[in-house]
Amino acid sequence: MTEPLYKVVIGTVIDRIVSGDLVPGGMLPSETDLGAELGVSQGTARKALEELERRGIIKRRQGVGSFVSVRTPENALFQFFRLRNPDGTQAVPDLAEETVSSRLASSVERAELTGAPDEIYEIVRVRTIDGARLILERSVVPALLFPGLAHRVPLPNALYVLYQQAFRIAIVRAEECIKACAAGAEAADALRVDPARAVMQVERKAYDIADRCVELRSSIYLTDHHAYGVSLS
Amino acid sequence: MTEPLYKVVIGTVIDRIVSGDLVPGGMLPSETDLGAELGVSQGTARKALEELERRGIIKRRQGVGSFVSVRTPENALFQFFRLRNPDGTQAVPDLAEETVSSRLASSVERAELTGAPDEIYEIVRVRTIDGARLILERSVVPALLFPGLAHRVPLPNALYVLYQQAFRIAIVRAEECIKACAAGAEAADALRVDPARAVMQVERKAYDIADRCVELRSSIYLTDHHAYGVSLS
DNA sequence: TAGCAGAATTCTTATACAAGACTGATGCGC
DNA sequence: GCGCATCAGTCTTGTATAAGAATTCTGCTA
Repeated sequence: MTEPLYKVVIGTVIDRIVSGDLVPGGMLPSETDLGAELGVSQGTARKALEELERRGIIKRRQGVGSFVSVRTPENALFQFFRLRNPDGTQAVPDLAEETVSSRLASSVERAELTGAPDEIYEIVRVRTIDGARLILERSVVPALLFPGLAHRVPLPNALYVLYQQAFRIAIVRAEECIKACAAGAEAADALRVDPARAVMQVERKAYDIADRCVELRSSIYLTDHHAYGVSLS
Repeated sequence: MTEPLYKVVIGTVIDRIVSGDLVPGGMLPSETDLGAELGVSQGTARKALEELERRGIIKRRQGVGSFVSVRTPENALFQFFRLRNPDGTQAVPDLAEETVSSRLASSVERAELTGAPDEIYEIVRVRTIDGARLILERSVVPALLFPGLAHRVPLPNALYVLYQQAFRIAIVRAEECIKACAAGAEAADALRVDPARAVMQVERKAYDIADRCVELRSSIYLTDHHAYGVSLS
């Protein structure tokens, strides 16, 4: 009935990361030290660290140590940005336009976001790939969790780096729902295409290390020369 | 430099599954027996079995045993079929039309499929969801690996069950590339929609337990009332 | 500057015990 | 005798621990 020790260790490490005790990029105690500290064996501490690495929360290197995963501008874009060039390589998006505003949350947004926030920030951006306007992206986050976000414009290319560094919120997983539809007036205007053009619409819910849904993102992609890549298993 | 023992065990178990020595649904030797058989400890056999379970190749149940994963009509559809209903539940497709033919492989097909096959089977199917024609699906497999496939029409709803049971080929993972585009003449005709209608195009490469690319599949989805679901981490 | 010894880390392997699940015998009531 | 519940036994995987090997980096030394 009692929770296994290694799961307790996992929870402890996560708590330390959430509290800021362990910072992204920082080194964790060694297996031996962590075990001694929490009163478990090295093997048990090891099992917890392995699980944390599988979840992408930490990164381990033999002979070196274990480190809290850090969202760099590079991996932040590439971990959750799945657009591929025709040759299969990662597409690299740039930022063309950006507007940040605050408003009251819609009922859907209140229901989806953890904490049922009243006020939210809305970030609308147009992204380019090789100079072409291909992506319209609207992100919604609770104002309470991201105080003063609007004063930080222009925001960096990779939002999740900002979330982690400025607001201590580490995005570790996301769920996406993809549809194909006509661009519509707004996207057509932003991306300079015909409103009837077929585009890909991606609705994302992003979850932080404590498994709270902290961002909703709705994106429109032009996929004439790019494709969204998925691995199934 | 030498390969770790537990990886040797993993390879041995995979070989036994590929060779048919271990059949889907069949029980593996216990950790103790497997270890004794291969001259390693129970803990090492255990580590191998844990990794195999993470890959989805086997399924373990405490107090019962370890079993080779079996592709049932249910899980075969649901593991690789990602279309969701508006409420987030799994969409359930049915089969409306089917044609199976054999022909020479195109240069692209030769290049992508393992073994560079000359002759291939092409399976074209129209699927329905709740009676509506929503999916056009074209699968291509090497004729050598699937002898006599054309004589088995009508094929079952879940092709991967047939692959495993009739041809001993277990699909364990797949890569998909998704685009949005206009339906075009062929899909428009098959799905009874306007050729200019926005549809989702999914190109899949399916790999078997030995990591051979054994199927190419190109699907067209109508996503007015359904969405393709993805988990990112 | 190249090379080597050493220390720190994770990785591999091994062992012991706990917990869950099925089987079959046993015993009781009818 | 028959049916059913119970319980012990045994097989399985799950958890916890420990010792030694492999890897990586550092700093000293020639």
